[in-house]
Amino acid sequence: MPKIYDPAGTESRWQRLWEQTGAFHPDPKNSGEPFSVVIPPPNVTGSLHMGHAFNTALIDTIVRFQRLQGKNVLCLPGTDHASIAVQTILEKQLQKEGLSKEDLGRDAFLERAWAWQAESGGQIVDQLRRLGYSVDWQRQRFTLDESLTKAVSEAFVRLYEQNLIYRGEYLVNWCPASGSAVSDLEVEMKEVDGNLWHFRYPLKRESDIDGRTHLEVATTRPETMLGDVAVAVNPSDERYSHLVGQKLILPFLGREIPIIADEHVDKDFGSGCVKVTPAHDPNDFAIGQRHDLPQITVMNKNGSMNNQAGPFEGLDRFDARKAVVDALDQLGLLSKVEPHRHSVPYSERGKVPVEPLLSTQWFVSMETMSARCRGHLEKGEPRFIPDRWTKVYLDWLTDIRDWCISRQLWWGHRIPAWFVVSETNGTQIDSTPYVVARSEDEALILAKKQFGDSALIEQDQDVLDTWFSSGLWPFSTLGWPDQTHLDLDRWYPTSTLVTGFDIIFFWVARMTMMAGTFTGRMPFADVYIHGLVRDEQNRKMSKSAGNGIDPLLLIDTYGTDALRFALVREVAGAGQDIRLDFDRNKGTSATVEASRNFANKLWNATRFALINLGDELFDDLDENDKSHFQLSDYWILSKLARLNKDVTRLYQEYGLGEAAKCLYEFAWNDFCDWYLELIKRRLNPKDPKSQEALADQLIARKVLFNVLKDFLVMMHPMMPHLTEELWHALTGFSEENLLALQVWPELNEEFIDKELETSFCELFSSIRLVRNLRAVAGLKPAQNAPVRFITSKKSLTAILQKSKVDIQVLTRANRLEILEPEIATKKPIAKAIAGVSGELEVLVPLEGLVDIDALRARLQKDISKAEKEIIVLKGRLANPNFSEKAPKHVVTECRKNLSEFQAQADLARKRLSDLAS
RNA sequence: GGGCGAUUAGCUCAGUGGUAGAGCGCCUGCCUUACAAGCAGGAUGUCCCUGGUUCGAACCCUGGAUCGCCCA
Repeated sequence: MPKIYDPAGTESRWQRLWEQTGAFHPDPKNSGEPFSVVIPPPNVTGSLHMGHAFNTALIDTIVRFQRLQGKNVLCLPGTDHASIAVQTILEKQLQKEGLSKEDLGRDAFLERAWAWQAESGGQIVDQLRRLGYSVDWQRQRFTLDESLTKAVSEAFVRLYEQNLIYRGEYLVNWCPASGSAVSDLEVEMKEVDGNLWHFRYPLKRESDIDGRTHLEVATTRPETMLGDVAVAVNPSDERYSHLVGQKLILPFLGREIPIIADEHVDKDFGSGCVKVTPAHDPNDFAIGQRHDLPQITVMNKNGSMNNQAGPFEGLDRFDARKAVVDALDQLGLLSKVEPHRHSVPYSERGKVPVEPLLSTQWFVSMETMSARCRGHLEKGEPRFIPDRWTKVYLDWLTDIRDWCISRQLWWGHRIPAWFVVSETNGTQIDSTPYVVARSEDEALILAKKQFGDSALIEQDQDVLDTWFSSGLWPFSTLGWPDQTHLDLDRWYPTSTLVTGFDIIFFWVARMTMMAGTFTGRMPFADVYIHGLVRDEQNRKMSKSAGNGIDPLLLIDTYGTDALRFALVREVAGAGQDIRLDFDRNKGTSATVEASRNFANKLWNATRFALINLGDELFDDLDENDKSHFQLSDYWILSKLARLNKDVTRLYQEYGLGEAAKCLYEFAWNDFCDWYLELIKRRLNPKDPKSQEALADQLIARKVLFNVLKDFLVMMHPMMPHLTEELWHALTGFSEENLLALQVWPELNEEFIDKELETSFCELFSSIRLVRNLRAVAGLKPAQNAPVRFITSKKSLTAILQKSKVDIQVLTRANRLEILEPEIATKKPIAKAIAGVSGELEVLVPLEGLVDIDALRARLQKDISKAEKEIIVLKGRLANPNFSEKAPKHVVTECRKNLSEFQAQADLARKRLSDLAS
């Protein structure tokens, strides 16, 4: 084994072997409690970013843990087809060739789309492989697969039959860039600097009672005034209440529009008068509904003004804005322009302001579905971790609007609705009747039944929102609508969903609503919500900002396991965003580097074990071994059992960050720093002929082997490649006998020994104290020196006595005395450096030159440290309330500590005065 | 406007009503036959501010500040 772990070759080799051997391809008929997870399907257009790496690290840790627990685990991967994103890419390609998608035609366009998908769509999948994802690649799904497409039309038809899907004319978010409607969720509010334009609408009456001739309105979007159908005021606004019911004349168009009263008007904003444009603003749309106002659309779908815009027809919406303002100014109707910062809705995909536009679209009615989910939530289904996301989810379900699912795109699931075009002269218009069916044949039959044998049908041109198919993901991937599918039967509902909070609404809620409707159950028991990975400046990583940190770069530099461990370790406060440090000039990350070092530590610990164990294999520890254990064996087994207990619980409770820290601490501090050091002399006995020494060597080897073996299993979920490699090196098992498929080590709770652990803590502090004194005295590490421990504490004396040889080895003590204070006084040491810790006094006698100043400083430090504590503790005990009200054990503890510190200070003072004499 | 989260060592972050922690960085000394990606030792804190509850608050409660996110 080389001295340094090289992840690259190891990782790819195991990734290949895991896949080749079908290690993660479970049979639904296998025994074992089912455990299933579907991964959040990444976009086919995507390339691996840190969010995927983070999400994967968490899911795979959980999934691998459950597999080691003996469950029948399915982790199902896949990708989603990303309608708008793919279409945008393709249209850009076409543009370069001077073509439009209409030039190509739908079929040819889709052919190109599939070609693109075949070539580039798999990129993200290969990248996910590099994370060591233990998913079943044989069950990989794509939302446009035949079976999933079937699920989509089935779902659509059923929803339609339940009156949960309807077609209607509503104000939708129109994205002029992609030429499609988008859902509310795909709109992002952005603060922008704009203007608030104030202008006047003339009153129809020549003059008013109060001499008023105009009303002033304010708007951020002057061009929409062409679609105004009213001006609204607050009913309690005394400035205008007498004008309600009067008419205004809309400039340019001469349309008479009423002054109406509506509660939602803010009296204090602007003049208190609001122009009402129902066809171009969601709030105005609502006002329009309440007051039964007409809806006048003044724009085309490409964002230009239409024939309702009078003189402004044909202008682009932003040019029209300028033109309207100029024209109003010329008419003397522009009263004020003030800079105004406000929110503008942007299309997430198109990156342009969306246009609220009245159009006919398909909607899913949300109320019934969301109500069902709220019902499940009352029963705790699903359970959110951390819990605070429950409320976020519930609030959204409570205040939900219908979901616009049609997209004016070609790439995606075409809506399974057919227009009976024979009813409207062969064309599709809004009033054309339609039928909804699972197939064209079925649709034709339906159409003929309703409209006669001469009925001609044409399928709706539009496709469905990508999230519609994603909403079916947990069951469509398992075979639904085939209710008898073995996978569905075995693994649905799934166990846990792991995802970022940013898609609770987009995805989680849509899955629960769809699942509730089609399966009657929530699609997962737990939803583990994690935060986002932020860059070194705490900014959200995004493509547009170009601040992403490439996981593949970090993998190349440090290895997959190091990256995974770093990400998991940082997640301790679950649900919190994590910040990954990164040096952009060097391409390095200190956090990931620390994990890489940890991996190397494990590598070398195993290397050490192999050097000492050779190729020999050892049985599990049995009763017989116990009588031969040394204290340190019992101690490491206690620590190991505790680790097993804690880590099992933490893995189960999604305390992955904490689990990572426990594993790290055990491996580095307990196992490497102490246990391995303690057994070195036993592994290499001075007298290789002594039967006793050989027996002890055997025990040390056996414990070493078993502890390391068990640890590797527990470590495996987080660092799968390294542990798999080390497992095989250690056990010599064949490549088929995978660590990934082992059983979790048995918990030997009887080994947990709190007292022993405390004793070892004291032993370690004693050793540290000696080392510290040696360092203060300036002793060379290789130089031997005698050591004297003085204590009256029985338990401490016991552990020190039993560990005498170990202490000598670890402190380079050529002579070690452990004395009671009385005896020590009778055998004073003239020149020594001394230190005190707890109830232990340590002397390192020094012949020859002693640095008296260093000694004195050391003792002074001990004294002042103890005195500080004494003051605090005395003060506390002096308070009568404390001894009365505080729990007894706390008071006892406090007294004990006080006397310890006092003894400590006394000892140090005595030493100091000895020094002076 | 409503809601949520964060604020602890130089940096990144854990943390629990009872003596403030880790990793990295820093200082000192070590190539000790697993590991210099290492070993040993060391230094470092108004636990954001303010009241309150409590014998005792970094932790619980009130109010506030700053930063960030979500929704309208």
